[in-house]
Parts: sequence; C-alpha cells; structure tokens
Amino acid sequence: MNPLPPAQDTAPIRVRIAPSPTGDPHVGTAYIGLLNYIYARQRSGQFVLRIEDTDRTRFVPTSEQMIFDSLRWVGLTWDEGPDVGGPYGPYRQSERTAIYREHAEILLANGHAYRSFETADELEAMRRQQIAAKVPPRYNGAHRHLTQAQIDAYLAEGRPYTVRLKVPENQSTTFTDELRGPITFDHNNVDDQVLLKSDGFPTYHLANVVDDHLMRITDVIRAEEWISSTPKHVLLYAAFGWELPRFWHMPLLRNVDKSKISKRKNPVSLVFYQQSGYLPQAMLNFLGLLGGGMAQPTEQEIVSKGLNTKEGDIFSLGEMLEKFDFRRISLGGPVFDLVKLKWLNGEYLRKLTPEEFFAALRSSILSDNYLRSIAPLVQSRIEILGQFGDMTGFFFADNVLPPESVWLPKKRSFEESLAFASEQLTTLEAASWEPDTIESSLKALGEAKQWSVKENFMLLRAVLTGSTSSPPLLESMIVFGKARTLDRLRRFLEIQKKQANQRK
RNA sequence: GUCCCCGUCGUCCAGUGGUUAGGACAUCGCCCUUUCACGGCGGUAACACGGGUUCGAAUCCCGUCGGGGACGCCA
Repeated sequence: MNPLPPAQDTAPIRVRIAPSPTGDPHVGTAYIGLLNYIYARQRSGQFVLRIEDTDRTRFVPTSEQMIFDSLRWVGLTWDEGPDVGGPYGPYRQSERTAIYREHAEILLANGHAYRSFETADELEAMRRQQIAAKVPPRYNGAHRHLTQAQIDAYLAEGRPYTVRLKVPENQSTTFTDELRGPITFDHNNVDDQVLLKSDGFPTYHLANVVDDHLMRITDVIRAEEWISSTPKHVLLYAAFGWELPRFWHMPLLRNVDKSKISKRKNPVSLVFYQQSGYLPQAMLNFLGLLGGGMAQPTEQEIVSKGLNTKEGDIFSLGEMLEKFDFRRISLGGPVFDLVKLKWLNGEYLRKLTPEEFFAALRSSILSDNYLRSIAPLVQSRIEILGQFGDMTGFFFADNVLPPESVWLPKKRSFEESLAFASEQLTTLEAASWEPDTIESSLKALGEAKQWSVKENFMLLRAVLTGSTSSPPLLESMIVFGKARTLDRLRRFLEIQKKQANQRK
C-alpha cells in the first residue's frame, strides 16, 4: 500500500511531544522536547505538549505536574498544552476518549478494523507458545473473519472486546524517514494492532494518530524506538484518508553499555538532576551535544571570536536555535555520558560570578526549604551546631559508597544481602513517598523474606547514608527525595554487582 | 527467533572521493601551585572486517560481523 503524499510544505509547522505520566519526567523526554522545540522555533511553528495518559494501570497522579515543572526547569516552553490551553484541546488524552471511540467506529464501519473478543489471558498464553516455539509473537487473526452472526452473539453476551487494525495481507508499507530515507515493512511483520482496549481507552497508536491529525501536527519528531510501529500509523492515516506528517526518528539515548537508556544503569529522572545541583543550561547544552545537529565552529570562527577550542561544545539555547541543523543529526545512538555532563556543569558553574555562584547554592542544594526540612531531623541529637555537617553530610553528597564492613549485615551473605537490597529498591519504586507507606511496604518485604526490621532498615540506612548511625531513616528519605534515594540505591547495587563480577 | 535501524579514538562530535583523519570529555605526562582543583602545554588513542567501483576510498555499492530497537488490551 502506498502512503498518501506528505503534508503540504506550506502548512504552518506544528510539532509536539507526548509524554506519558507514569513516573518521574525522563531525560529522554527533555531530549526529544528540546529537538521539537528547536524545530518549531526555527520555523516559526508551534510546539505542543500533549499528555498521553491512556494507560490507567501505569498512571501516576503526581507525574503530570512534575513533567511540566521539569521541562520548564530546563528552559522549554510550549505554545499549547493542558496547562496553557490552546485551540486544539483538550491536550490530555484521557479527556478525549469520546473522540477515539468515534474514530474507532469509523474504522469498524469502513472495514479497516474489526472486533476481537479474546481475553488478555488467552492472548498472553498464545504469545508464550509462540515464543517457546521460536516464532515471532503475533496475533493469529482468529477473529478477523468472524461472521456477523458470531459478532452479534458475542455482543449480545456482553463479551468485552478490543478493536484491532485490519492490516492488509500480502502487501507492504513504505514511508519516508526524513533522516534515513524510505523504510519498508512487509505486512507479514505488521501485527493487527489493538487500537481500542476493552476498557474503552485507546492504545497509543490510535490516540497518537488521531490527535496528531486533529492537532494539525506536520512533523512527528520522536525517538527511534517508534520506527517499527510507524507502518501501523501510516496505515491508520490511510484508513482515515488523512495526509501523512513527516517522520523524524531521533537516535535513542544510551547507557554506557550502549543499551537503551534506563534507570537501572543511569539516572534518568530530571528531578534527580535538578535536586542534585545540575544547572538547567548545562543539561540543555549537553542534550544539544548528543546526536550532532550543532555544527562545530569553523577555524575562522575560533580565530575571529577568540574561542577556546573546547567552547565549540559550549552553547546556549539561543545558539542552538541559530545553528542547529536537523540534517546534520547522526544516527548512531549517543551514550548519555555523565562524566561529560559533569564537566559541562562545572564549566557553567565556574563561569558564574562569586555572587551568582552563591545564589546558585542558596537556591538549590542549600536552599532555606531544604535546610529547614533537614534541621528538625538533627536537633534532638545535636550538641553543638558544628556537628550539623557530620550528621547530614549524606544529604549533600553526590556519592555515598559505604564499605562492606558498614553495609553488610553480620549474619548475612553478600549475595543474599544484595538480593534483598534489590528487593528493597523494587519495593521503594512502587511506594508512594510518605513515611507510613514506605515503612509498611518495607516491613512487609522484610517479613516475606525473613529479614528482621533491624537488619532491613540498617541495610538501607547504610546504603543511603554511608553509616550505621544517622538521622531518622524514613524522614531522611522523604527529605532527600524519591529520585535521589532510588538512584543512590541503584548505583550501590550496580557497583556491588560489578565488583562481584570482577572477583569471579 | 523475525523484522527494522545503526557502525570514525574508551565517550560525544568533525570529516561527504585525494587530510600527517580534526576537536571536546576521559586518560597519561609536564608546567603552574603549600594540597586538591582550576588553568596552560604535550602524549596515547579510531575509520569493524572482506570484496568490489575508481588513477585514488573513512567517504559510493555488496556481503559478513558487531551493536541497538521493535515484536503488549505500555507508551
């Protein structure tokens, strides 16, 4: 099937980012956000922020506000979005479910979609069999050709169903990736994607295409992980008879080991970077460095502007708007190199005047709010104010690495302790960040794994504070923040695992 | 396993048929310095491999290998 011609070149440029409120705002969102922002600003276009909250099983209520705050923190602003309004709203997909249902009906009516009555369990069982048999896991299309009588019978029964895209057989779909050129997928490799879930909510694929069209998006600039689902989207545009946007798939940010960036191996929460004392300009600059796009200064520029050679790597958002060139983007996935980010941040910090530097400290890591929340944790155990630093160092440290003699419980082996710490991490990830919930979920874990309360909390205390004596643990964790607490635990686990492997 | 994408120093980028393959971070050495940083100077370090095309390939084509992504009623 041939895709329709791309959107008119004359259409006013409109781009969007569409984060999902499932947890902390992600550096990848800031990265793609920056790229979209630059693209729009360079072309006098509009930049839209849309919240994709169609998965209520993963929905985190506090997440949306954190996304707004973090994106504003790095310096991005949007022209339309849930919090600023705009002519194509609502910009929260959960408020648009009627629109998606209508559109699913259109596809049902014009034969581009069909109802599928299998249960999630049945599908899961099928998938497992296929994986076991080493064949690509795919929907078998069983309900693709249900007779009208069967469909009516199921509906009369009140059986829940999903709506699936009817991908034409024995064909292929080709689309143009603006950076890669034409990409073709044989339909044997394109599954009959679920468009509408049995709970009435759309999946990403339907909501995304419908919204991008209704919101007049001209350029879809998103991460590379979406390439393989793009044929589904192209098919959807065609099924609706809509014009295609341009597709730009950006390289995926990577961990040091080159795998897709993940919280296990790298801090990915923007909240973490903010609370740890990274400057937003440095973060934005660093993200702009990844994937190319910024031309390095020519020799003439270096000479004429008296630039230090390293200053080719240092630039502001304004300079990015001026010089960033999407055609220059290199396609290899860039490693998110914390070492270089820290160097960049240091460059920015050192460039501040002493007064500005002091102000930076006072507005972040030494803010009144932070100190005010730490103070009550030490007041009852302090003798002279000079002990404050000794008691609270871990609140201000970038790295806490307790030796084994501190963190390893006397009656526990290295392996079981690490395994338990790993369980603690999982537990804390799922916990809402209040002392009571943290305490009860941790205690439940301890009971299940036969770890005493003392061992349980002492291990965590040692890992987080680097010491076996500290201010109250739970309150400290609250003040230190979920993002940094979890990251500290993750880094501890990674380092221990690495050392354990080296010993083998 | 199947499909798709990608492949220049350890890392991030330059380089688009002719370069001693360049810069930054990291690393190493020297200088500065009471220390540590900062700063300055210098060094180590890469075109994955094999075939083509060409007078000439990092640059173009093919294959191999390697890495990554996707394969959910997640996004």
